[in-house]
Amino acid sequence: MTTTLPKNAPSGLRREIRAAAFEQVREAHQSETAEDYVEMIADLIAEKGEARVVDLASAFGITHATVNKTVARLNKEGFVTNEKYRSLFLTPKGQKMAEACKSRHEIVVGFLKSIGVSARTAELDAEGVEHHISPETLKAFAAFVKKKK
Amino acid sequence: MTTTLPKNAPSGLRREIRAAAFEQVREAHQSETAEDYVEMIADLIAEKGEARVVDLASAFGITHATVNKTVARLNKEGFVTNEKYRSLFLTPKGQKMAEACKSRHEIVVGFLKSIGVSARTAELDAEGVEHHISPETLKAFAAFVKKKK
DNA sequence: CAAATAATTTAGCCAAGACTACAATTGGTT
DNA sequence: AACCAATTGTAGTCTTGGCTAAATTATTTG
Repeated sequence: MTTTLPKNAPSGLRREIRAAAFEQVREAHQSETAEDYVEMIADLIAEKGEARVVDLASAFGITHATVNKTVARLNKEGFVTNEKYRSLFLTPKGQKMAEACKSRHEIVVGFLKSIGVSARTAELDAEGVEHHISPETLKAFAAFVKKKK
Repeated sequence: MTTTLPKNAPSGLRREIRAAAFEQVREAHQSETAEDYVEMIADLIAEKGEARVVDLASAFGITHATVNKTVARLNKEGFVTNEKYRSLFLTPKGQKMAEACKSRHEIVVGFLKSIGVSARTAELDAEGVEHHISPETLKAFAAFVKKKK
């Protein structure tokens, strides 16, 4: 009974596209943590002069143990350098990623505000949304904001 | 050196908002799987008359073993009913969730298309984005599309 | 109807990301 | 210099969501 009832082809096609979509979502989830960390580390360095484990933990609302584990992974992946008991730094690779994330984040926030979303909600939603936006959509966001002003 | 250099207050505030944002993202991730599954099950039932483990696996692009494990959890959480070796059904609770997801999904896709994103990319991105959109932003999306036509 | 094929279930593995509890180090104060 | 508080690190646990491999059940077909 698996191959019967082909009925409406368009829906079948839509489901094919979706299979790709779910893969895209899983990929995004993998880079998400790295992106959030490097962006936050860059922010902290810019604002307070250094990024410490404790600051990251409080910024993300998680424990320092979790931060520590994740930082170890990011170090292994070449985004972050860390000496024991010292504050954290980004590698050039990490810095580049942080800049791209920051710019994307700002575009998303600006776009949401431009369609009437409150500043606070724009910030809240952008944090989740930004990781799932393709270059094409990002371009459309930027173009919309630009055209509007 | 943690409490020195308060320099720019706005950024500090922005970071406070973000702590809430990350919590929101983590919450969204928890419901994400359930939402994807009930929506897909509803779709399959609507289109093919039944939803089988194999269909879900191929639709999501994962193995049937993973589907099975997840379905067991969704059953425990009251979204799905499943008898051994038989196809899957949604509980009323699951159906309600599926409808809400479907409607939200359509709003997001429609919105993306309305700002010039291609149909395919709109579908691809919506799958990731839809789980991270607050009611306020969803409302803004819907209002925008409505106003435009 | 018996055998082959397909679908489902189960078991066991892994990594990520959360936690608690405890150990070690640093840095500032007395 | 020594102590104490804060910070950082480590160990071990849990859940989720992937996987492979093997066992079981259903279905189709010769």
